[in-house]
Amino acid sequence: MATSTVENYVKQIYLLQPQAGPSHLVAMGELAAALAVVPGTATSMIKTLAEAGLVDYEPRAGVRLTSRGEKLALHVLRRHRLVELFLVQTLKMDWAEIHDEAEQLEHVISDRVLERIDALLGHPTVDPHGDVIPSAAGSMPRRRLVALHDLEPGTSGVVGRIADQADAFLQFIDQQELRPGRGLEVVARDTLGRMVRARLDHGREVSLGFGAAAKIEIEV
Amino acid sequence: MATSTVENYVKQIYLLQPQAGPSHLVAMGELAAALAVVPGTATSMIKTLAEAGLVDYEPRAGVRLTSRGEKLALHVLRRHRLVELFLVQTLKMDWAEIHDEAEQLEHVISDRVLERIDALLGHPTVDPHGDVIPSAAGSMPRRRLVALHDLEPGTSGVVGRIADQADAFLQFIDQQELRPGRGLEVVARDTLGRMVRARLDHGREVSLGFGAAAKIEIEV
DNA sequence: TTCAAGATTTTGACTACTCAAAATACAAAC
DNA sequence: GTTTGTATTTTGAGTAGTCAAAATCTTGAA
Ligand SMILES: [Mn+2]
Ligand SMILES: [Mn+2]
Ligand SMILES: [Mn+2]
Ligand SMILES: [Mn+2]
Repeated sequence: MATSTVENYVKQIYLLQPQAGPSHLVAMGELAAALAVVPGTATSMIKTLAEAGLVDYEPRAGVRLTSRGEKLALHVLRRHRLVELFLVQTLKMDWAEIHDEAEQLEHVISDRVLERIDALLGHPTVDPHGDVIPSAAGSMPRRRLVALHDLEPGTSGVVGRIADQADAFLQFIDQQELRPGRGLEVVARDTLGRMVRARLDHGREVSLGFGAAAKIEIEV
Repeated sequence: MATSTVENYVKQIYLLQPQAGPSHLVAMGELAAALAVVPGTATSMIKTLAEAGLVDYEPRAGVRLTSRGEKLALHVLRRHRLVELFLVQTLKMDWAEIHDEAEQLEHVISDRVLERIDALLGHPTVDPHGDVIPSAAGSMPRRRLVALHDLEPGTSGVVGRIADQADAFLQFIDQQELRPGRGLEVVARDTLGRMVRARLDHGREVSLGFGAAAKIEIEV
């Protein structure tokens, strides 16, 4: 069985490899920084993962997941995201505090427990941040989302995903009532002033600079 | 923060030290067997725990928890038992499969999550096996339970705890509808034949040999 | 009192991470 | 075509657990 460390490494490589494009290599420095270890640690650990057939390692170039590695990464991601949703939905936890909890729980949730949680939540497809939950089979449907600052006035849609998941930004989104699922219509867009204004589905209006709006992805 | 290993050791020492009586020492061999490690491993690990102030170690005699060690043990036990109840109650899992799940989960449940689960379950006092759940403050009320085979005919009570928690026995208890909470009245007791007969609160009657009845503890 | 059996501890070795610091490779600038 | 800066790898060392097997108690019989 894969240790927590191994699971964290493959999950992180998966998250760092760009969504589109042909299988691109993840640089060791980038991986080490994301996992908060020194580069030498990442190098030695990656050799172990390559040995185990979870990654392809090209010295001085980077790593890429093998199909076995990607399968494991998606399984960990499924556990992580279902747990996050469970914590918010069932245990009514604050959405800023769930990530760290899920970071630990993702390694000890058995398949039996996982499928129970999935059933309890009604087989959800996205987590509280709007990230897609991989299916038990390991497939992950791609969604068409557009950044809020790219929407023309008059366009309406639903908040689909919050791209910046730092505590402070999540707290801000909560304040502004812009959590995934919220419907909205863009009422103004000022490219020179670099800001957008949107009317939410319960009437309230919010103004955001392009910097913030870029991190809010909309399902049109 | 204590590692899973440390938590398992202190919890196991707690469970092995006899409920009543003055602080008795737990033998290394007994501890090693319960934790499924070789005796030498237990010895070296216990030295580490003694170093950390969690146990008092008397070479060639045994170990005893310090008050800090007991506090940690009770905290782990609270997590274990609340998780077990949660798995049965909320996730509708089979009570024979919950122990191993709880064995892992008990090490990664934060206090925040734990208190949420506690609230969701309505601040329960016993787990699915009838074991008392320590309070958040670390107190554990003692219950007065009598083994079923010691009850005189005519006595009635409620199943309080199943002392033998091996899978097979739990399955049997389930079959016989004798889970904790079930009311019953002893209708016959044969000391020579070494068996008892009880009428359950929904009418059904069951006969048990003293060997099995001894493992079913009743709240009179 | 002596001794053998059983329990316990010690020793030496191994796995899985991890870091600090030195060595090396690469690529871009001069 | 060097030089220099940055990323990466290597080396050496340490922590936490674990086992196999040898050494060492302790104790109850003989
Ligand atoms: Mn994790
Ligand atoms: Mn998420
Ligand atoms: Mn455990
Ligand atoms: Mn239990």
